[in-house]
Amino acid sequence: MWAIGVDLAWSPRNPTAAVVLRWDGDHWAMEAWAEDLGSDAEILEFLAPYREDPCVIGIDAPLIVPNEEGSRPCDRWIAARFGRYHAGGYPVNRRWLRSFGGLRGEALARALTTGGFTLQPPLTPRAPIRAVLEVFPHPAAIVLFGLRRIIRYKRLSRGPWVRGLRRWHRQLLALERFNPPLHWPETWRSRGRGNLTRRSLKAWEDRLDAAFCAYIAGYAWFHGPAGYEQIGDLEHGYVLIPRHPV
DNA sequence: CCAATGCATTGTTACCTTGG
DNA sequence: CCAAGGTAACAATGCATTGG
Repeated sequence: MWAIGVDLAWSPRNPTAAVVLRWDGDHWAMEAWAEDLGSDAEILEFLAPYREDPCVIGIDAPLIVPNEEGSRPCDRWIAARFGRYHAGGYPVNRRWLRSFGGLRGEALARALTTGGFTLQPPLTPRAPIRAVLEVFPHPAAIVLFGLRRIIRYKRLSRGPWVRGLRRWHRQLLALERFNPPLHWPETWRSRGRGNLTRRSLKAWEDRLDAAFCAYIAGYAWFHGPAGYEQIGDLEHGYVLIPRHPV
């Protein structure tokens, strides 16, 4: 079983990151990653070795956007529930997304469903499914880590950015002790030091986000419906948020 | 109580600084 | 001097908080 996370850029001109986790019987292990994917074709090529196998893919991008303008119900619900943690999302609609050159999430999801994937979140724990899910890291972090407020680590000025990323990194390392555990490779454990250019900070951020998306997808697969909450539906758009199984 | 502000999201654009 | 890299401001929408 594979669990894959994709931190999808809105435009193919900006880099997309992806992380592949392998199920090793009692934990997830890092199999592969990329942080500079461009076009949809490039992303699908990176996924090619895995997407014929049982596989759950978590994508940080709107996959189902039926509304031409305004916002999706699930985005409003997310904002209502997680707004006080500052984890409200950015409301999306087709017109707005199109202005950036296309509905990428939808296109990617369609390519995958054409290849046999479903958008339906896992109904049974640890069943060998092939599913692609919309995930949203910030609310997921609030729930999984019990935060009172999101960790800000995106697009800040340099100092706060580095601090935020280090904190986010340290937080994610704790997944090692979660159920199921995520085993980090040694190269992922070292905290950013030395020549942290804007480019390398962005790459680090994208990598961490993709890894978290992969874990969220793998978490939903492992626990089944007890381990996630589906906000919204397949018709109007939904977001999958993990929850602690009771 | 209502209006204004702030914050969440990403990409583009204009402008500034730095390096070679 | 030009290229490249960095930064600030803007765009659209909704919720939470704050001020009057």
